[in-house]
Amino acid sequence: MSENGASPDAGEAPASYNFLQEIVAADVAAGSHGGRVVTRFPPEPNGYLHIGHAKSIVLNFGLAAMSPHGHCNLRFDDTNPETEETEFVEAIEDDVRWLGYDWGDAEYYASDYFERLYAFAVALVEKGLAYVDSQSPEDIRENRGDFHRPGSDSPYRDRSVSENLDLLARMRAGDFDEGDCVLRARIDMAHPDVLMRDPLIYRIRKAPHHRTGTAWAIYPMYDFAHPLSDAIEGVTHSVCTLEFQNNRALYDWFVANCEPPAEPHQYEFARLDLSYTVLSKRKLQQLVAGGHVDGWDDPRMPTLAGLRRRGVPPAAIREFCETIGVAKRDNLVDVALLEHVVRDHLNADTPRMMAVLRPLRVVIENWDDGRVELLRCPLDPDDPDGAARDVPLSGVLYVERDDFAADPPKKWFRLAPGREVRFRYACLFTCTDVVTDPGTGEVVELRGTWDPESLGGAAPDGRRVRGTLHWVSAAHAVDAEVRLYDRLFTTADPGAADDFLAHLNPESLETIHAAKLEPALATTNAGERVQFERLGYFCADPDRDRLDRPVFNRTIGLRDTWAKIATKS
RNA sequence: UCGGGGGUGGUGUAAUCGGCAACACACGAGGUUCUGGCCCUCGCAUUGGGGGUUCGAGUCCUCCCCCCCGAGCCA
Repeated sequence: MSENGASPDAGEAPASYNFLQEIVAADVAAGSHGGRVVTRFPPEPNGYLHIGHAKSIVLNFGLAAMSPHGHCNLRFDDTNPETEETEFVEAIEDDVRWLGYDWGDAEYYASDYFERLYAFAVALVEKGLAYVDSQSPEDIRENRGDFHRPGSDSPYRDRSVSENLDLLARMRAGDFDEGDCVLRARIDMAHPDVLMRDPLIYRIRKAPHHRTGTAWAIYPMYDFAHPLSDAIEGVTHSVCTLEFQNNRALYDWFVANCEPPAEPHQYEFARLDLSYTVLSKRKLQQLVAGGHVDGWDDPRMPTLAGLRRRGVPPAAIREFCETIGVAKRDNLVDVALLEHVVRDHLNADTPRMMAVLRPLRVVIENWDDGRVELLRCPLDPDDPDGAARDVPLSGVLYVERDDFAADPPKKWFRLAPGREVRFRYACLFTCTDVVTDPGTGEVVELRGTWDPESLGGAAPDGRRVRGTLHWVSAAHAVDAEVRLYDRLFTTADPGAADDFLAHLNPESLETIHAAKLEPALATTNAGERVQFERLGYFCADPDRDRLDRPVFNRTIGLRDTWAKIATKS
């Protein structure tokens, strides 16, 4: 990590700059702001961070890293005491750190600036640029006009400076009730941009604040607090999402008229939208509150906490954010891209082991009674002489039910009556008998013979065996719970639907209670990642302590070409 | 309808004085293989529409169309 705490992946030269990198590069080259770049990531502590926030984090820390002495601040935008909680600031800190970023000492809170912000407001009043409005909320709305009609001046718009000063002081002192009055900027009630029609600066809130407690009875509005907080921190490039474009004129107005110590500028980019999920804080909140998921860190959630528990490596999220780019047009990124990047990272450095999810018993009839072979199996098949673990092989195994077909389709390479397959790293086996339950007709056991010449898995005569199956020795198997996750929604853009909850995928979670693991998997710690060969990537869940048995979450399945072939025919 | 901002393949980005539309994902075809994984090869868009300038336009001009954001004492 560099001194400015930015960009853990710095090093690779980007093929091309995005439009914000262009701007920053030009500013650095021109020596603007003394060649310094200061950005900030400004979450409101009223919910958990999701992958859309990751895009912003990667962007902001990355831009700061373009200058040798650049820095990205973490600033909590906590100006609304009614929705913000300490629990969320802690979760946000954890998530940013986990993602791989270090903001150093630069952890700030808008609430730390309340006194200075108040002073800016007083100065505005003294300049005749702000006034206390005593209209009711309804009248304020009514008199704001609309897109076609200009607003009309408040009857209180021309109060004297001294009266405004007095009223503002009394607002702060708590002399008024919520809704009695507000402080407003005196701009232009006929402005074509409705946000400029005398916007609110302060409103009265009697709710306790998570940091300032009951010290304040008034709280600054975002449009006032944000640009001035940026200025106080010396932020040079204030990067936000597109919906704030409308607010930029106001941002500039406050910077120009409050004369803060620095002159930050706001730039907007398109927020991330991801297919088959929702990324709005409100909707995520609904999923949690409605019990549709198991909490903010449910592995199906697009939250950073959820992705972490799912087993997604932070480096994969960073790479995903770099890959999707930054632009100004609305977008809906295919979740398949995220899945690809995740697989790519996992494939590179995840050990391989074997587990059987839906066990089917296999008896090797010509196996010597009681014989157990300890097979040395590599953790990385591309490095057969590298790290390995011992896997016991005996005469009774479990294989995947899906790997047997009584009546195999075309191109079937797996088990079927009379077919020979390879048990990975173990031996060649031919199925000779199928035992079925006389009552249900269900296949309960396979019987057959192995080729003793093939111990280790190689064909003694070089004969071709197309199918290689994973397996677990029945006597040595460890029982485990395995959770298979799928997309949370069945439609690509659930957020656009009238009722997004109607598109929830009823099969987004399948719990397998009695999966069979090879012994080496018994002792994995929470957070450890492993590939179950031929199945996918899994991550040990902390629930193992509570359930007193291994619990694995499927991060993502392997690409399954056979499933496609099978679907087509 | 007023103000602000956008339209390049199925998806997301790129094309830095106007000079062969590039990369990744997805999809399709094939190869390789002790994971039907990984890997390799090949295929897949004339840039929202019409006019104009130019030897040459995704890039410039012009008219039109479509999409997003804005009327919280939320951020």
